[in-house]
Formats: sequence, structure tokens, C-alpha cells
Amino acid sequence: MLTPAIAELWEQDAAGGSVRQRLYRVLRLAIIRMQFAPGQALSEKEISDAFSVSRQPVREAFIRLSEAGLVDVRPQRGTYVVGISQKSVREARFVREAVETAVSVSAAKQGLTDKVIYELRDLIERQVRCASSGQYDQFFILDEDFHRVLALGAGHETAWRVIEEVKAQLDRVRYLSVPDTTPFEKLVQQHADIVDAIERRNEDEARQAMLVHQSEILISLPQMVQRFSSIFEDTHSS
Amino acid sequence: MLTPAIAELWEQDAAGGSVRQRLYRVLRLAIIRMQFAPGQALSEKEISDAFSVSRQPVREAFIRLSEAGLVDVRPQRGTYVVGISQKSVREARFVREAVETAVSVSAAKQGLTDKVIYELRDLIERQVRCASSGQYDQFFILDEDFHRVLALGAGHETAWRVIEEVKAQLDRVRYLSVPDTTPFEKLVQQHADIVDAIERRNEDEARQAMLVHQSEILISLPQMVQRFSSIFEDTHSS
DNA sequence: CTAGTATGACTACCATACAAGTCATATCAG
DNA sequence: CTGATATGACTTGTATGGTAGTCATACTAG
Repeated sequence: MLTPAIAELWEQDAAGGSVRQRLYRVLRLAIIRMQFAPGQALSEKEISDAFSVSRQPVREAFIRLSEAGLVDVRPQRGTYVVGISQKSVREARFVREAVETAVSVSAAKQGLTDKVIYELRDLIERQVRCASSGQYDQFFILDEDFHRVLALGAGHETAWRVIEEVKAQLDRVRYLSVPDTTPFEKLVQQHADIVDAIERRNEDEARQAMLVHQSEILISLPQMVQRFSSIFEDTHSS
Repeated sequence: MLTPAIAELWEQDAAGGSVRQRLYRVLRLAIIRMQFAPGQALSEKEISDAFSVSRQPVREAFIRLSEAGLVDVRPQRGTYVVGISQKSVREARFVREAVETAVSVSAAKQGLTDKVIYELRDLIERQVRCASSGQYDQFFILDEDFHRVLALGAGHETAWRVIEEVKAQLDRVRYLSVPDTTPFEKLVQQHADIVDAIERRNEDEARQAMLVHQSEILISLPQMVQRFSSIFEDTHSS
């Protein structure tokens, strides 16, 4: 059950670090990009055979994935890709909003170096070009870059690690359907608003701008649930 | 290098779940309670011999600990307990403040069930008794219970998991010196203030009450750094 | 036909062996 | 005495065998 797309991920991966780390990166991406369906059973042996490695690093990658909330390891039963639910999406969004707004406020409070501001502006410019040419995958990468540069630029490495973890849950929904999500132009404008507020050192505006940005997914979520009711585990109004 | 205190942790552990999970719980507690000194070298073989288990579950527990930011696994070199620094404490506190205040606001916004409110009040009462009798260890447990019941009561399981992770970094500092931290009576009063604000459904007061509570460690931190300058990796004014 | 049971093909978990890299120390050449 | 080098005792990483548990299926007793 190894699609060519997944094999490609394995080949293209930089092979940095141990086999376990490489497996984790690849499997994580495969789950986020819906190459593995929610609820699908994985197996140490199956994966190890597919990638020609032993079961042990696969097992360790599974454990790491289970801690990231992407798979569910049931002893003596099997390992399953966790389902997507409105609850899980809302919970991940809740945590991300809390941390990202705090980062935004902190950045406005302490200020960012010219170098970081330049990087953020540059990323926004490239996002504009992506939006007009409709390069979805590239836009997602640049979006992640933006939030990472902002968090690390403000000196919040731990915060970024947390954001990265919960973000995986949200990205999975994003990959479900690009058209149903917010238009890229709107997202780019929100990025610009955030940087503007931070550069003006206005904490309240920085919080508000990030709050608006993080709330976008709440708007598109109901449509997604309707369109993909088969994917979402809880198809009922909350 | 296995102290009796650590062996006791191993014996007292409920032995629930796999060997790996049991090892993780015990080693995590041992690090938080400073049974393992910051910078100390651990070793898969040493631990496995000490607890009469094989290297594999120990190794997996190490990986989990490294993801929690408690140890640093350097391939082919060794595994070391990570040091304590002002930066790491401030970063962990930053994330915890962001998430806990969001939880507090959310609880005030949506309201809590009578059952949860009762549980919180009960925990506060027991904390009062602990404070007067000076039962340090028990107070720490009840404090963690309070924050867990609050987060889970508000339906934020993912948020609690994040809090639990970053809290470990902060607890390590707490265990350094109980007297230097905020008096228990003051902490209990802050807990009561939080519940009061939530029960009144006042979001702003709930945020403010949690903010004050989460800022306490910032007050005691400078004293801690002075008293334990040998423990902190960065002994210089920030 | 139904209920209970044995069977076999899975699963993750743990133990053990081997491989590969690091580093302190001892040894030896100059 | 000094410095380069080989050695051996470590370390974590990977591979593989065996154990115990789960579960669907087929079979058997009633």
C-alpha cells in the first residue's frame, strides 16, 4: 500500500540524520498531505519492507507520530492514522491562536531586527507572486516560513515547536481542499497587516491582526465539513 | 549511578502500560525532581541494567524525553540531562502563560459545569490545608490537579498536553528551592481568584487573574538565579 | 441452525546481537 | 619530553528473533 507519491517523498528527502528521523519526516508529510487516509492501518513490517529498512526505526517513528497526534498505536492491535474531527481542528486552532497571538504581541513589544523585518517582507512579496500564479504547494511552504521567521525572530523557539506540532492537524484540513479555503490574497494581506502592526510597535494591533489571521479557518471549516462529511468523524453541528 | 530515591520511584510507579511508558514516567520525574543533575550523562545500558530491562524500551523513553526537552541525545556520544537556563525557563513560561490565559478566558466565556466548579473549589480547600501544614510535595500535585481540571473541564485536552510539556521545565526550577518561591497561601488565593472570575463569567478578569498567577515565577526567578548560579547555565543579567 | 471453541495470521512489544562512530588513554617514534 | 597514532572501552543506531496479545475465521458440539 505504498503509492508512488509516498515513494517520491522518501527519495526526495534529504536523508539528513538517522533513518528514524527520515522516516518520521516522510510519514508525517504523507499523513498531512492525505497520502494516508484517516483511519488507515499502517504496520511496522509493511513500512519497513517498503522502504527497505528494519522494523525498529519504523517503530520509533510511529511512536513519535503518535506523540504528535497523527497516528494511534494500539498495542497488539495495530497502528492507525488518526481521524479528522471538528473537535481536533478547533482544539489545535485554539492552541495555535493562543501561542501565535502571544508571539505577535511579544514581537511588537520588543521589536524585531531590521534583518527579520526584511525577511518577512521578502516572504510576503514571494507569497504575492505565488498567489497570482496559483502555486499552492509553494504558498503553503512560504506561509509556514513566515510564521517560523516571526516566532524565531522574536526569540521564541519553544513557542515555534509547539506551533509546528499543532499546525500539522490544521494543515491536514488545508490539503483537503485548497479552493474552499480563504483566498491567498486575503491571507497575504493579513500577513502584511501583522508585520505593519509589529513595525509600528503597536501591541494591540499586532494581537488583533494575528487574531483575525488565526480565525480564518473557523470561517471555512463549516463548508469543509459539509463537502467532506465522509472524512470528518463527527458530522454533527457543535 | 542509581540513587535509592530513583529506585523508589521505579517501585512506586503503578506499572501501568508498557515498560517504555513506565520508564518515561519515572525518568521524567527523576529529572524534574533533580535526582539527575543537569548535564549529567545517562546511558541506555546503565539504566537498563539498573531496572533489569532491555536497552530498547530505555532507548525509546530517551527519545521521548528528548522530545520533551529534558535530555539531549547525541548520536554515538551519549545522552545528557539538559541544563537549566533563564532563557529556557522564560520561554516555557511564555508558552504556558499564552495557553493558560486562553484556557481561563475560554472557561469564563463558555462557563463550567457545576461538577467542575465543585472539583476546583475542593482542590483549593485541600491546597489551603497543605499550605498550612507545609506539605510541599502534596501541594505540587494539587496545583497540577487544579490546572488540569480547569483545562479539561473547559474541553481543552490538546491545550493541557502542551501545558504539561512546558510545565516540566518550570517544575524543575521549583524543586530547586521551595522557600524561595511564592508563599503557598498567595498561590492558593490566586487559584481562588481565577475560579471566582470564571464563575462570574467575566473574561477580562479571568485573563487578568491567570496572568498574575503565571507571572509569579518571574518574580522569584532572579533570586533563584543568584542562589543557584552554579545550576543555571547562563549566569549573567538578561 | 446456533453457540462456543480452536486455530492461524496478524499486531506491537521486548530482548539481544551487531554495526558504526566517538573519545580517552596508552604506546611508540622522533 | 613531545606529538602522532593505534587501541579499546565506551556511546547510540539498526537489524532480527522471539513473546504475548488480538481478532477474524473455520470448525465442532449441542
